[in-house]
Amino acid sequence: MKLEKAAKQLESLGNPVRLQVYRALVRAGEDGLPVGHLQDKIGIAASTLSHHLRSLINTGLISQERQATTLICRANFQSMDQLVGYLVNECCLDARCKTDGKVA
Amino acid sequence: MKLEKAAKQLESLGNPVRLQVYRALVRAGEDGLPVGHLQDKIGIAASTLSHHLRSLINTGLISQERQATTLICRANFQSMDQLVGYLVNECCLDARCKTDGKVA
DNA sequence: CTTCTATTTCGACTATTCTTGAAATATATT
DNA sequence: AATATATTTCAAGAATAGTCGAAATAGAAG
Repeated sequence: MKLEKAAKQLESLGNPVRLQVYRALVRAGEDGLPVGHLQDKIGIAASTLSHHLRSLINTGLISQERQATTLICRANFQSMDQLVGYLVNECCLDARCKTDGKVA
Repeated sequence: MKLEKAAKQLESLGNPVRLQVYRALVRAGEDGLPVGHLQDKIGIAASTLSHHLRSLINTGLISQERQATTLICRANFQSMDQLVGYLVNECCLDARCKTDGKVA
């Protein structure tokens, strides 16, 4: 993963609203959650949420699928894997990073 | 780790300059690097670098120690561990999220 | 084809971040 | 004390992000 891409994804996760959204989606697993459900949960204007969702979509961290009038959001687990991989491998490569094991 | 703190650290890492700085410091290991060396490496105004360093310091990702007129910067490996831990545990990295009701 | 629900886009505003040169501070050396 | 080096703080402008309500769009159902 390139540094620029990692930075964009980190920036995207680095907002409390978006991190909350992302966490809810990761925890929801493969089923995902409808936008409306996220809005109820977080309690912000629909347009604001939509704006944050676009940020997460643009960086590839989540995706949306339409089911009738409802948009289902899902975390993209692969991109999270790659991001954590970047932090652990690319950044901790030469150092004694005690995060157990996962060096690819 | 609280969500707010994780978000602040992610935001701090989510800027290309700061991620570059952080990566350089992690790779430099326990010895760290002087501010001036980082400036040469990255090529921005000293005041700009100082501003970014403060962000990384404020979020606990790096620290500084004075050696005569020089300030040595070091990555705080423990805080990186905690942050990756948050992403992995709290947000459930390895998919197959065990949705054990702790959603909030 | 009208209406209903769900969500996005638009427009406008405020707040925050990024950037830099100049001035200030800290420490060492003469 | 005067000078030199390393770095920060200050001040100010430009750029970007966050917020919201209103209007627009997409699809389903009457």
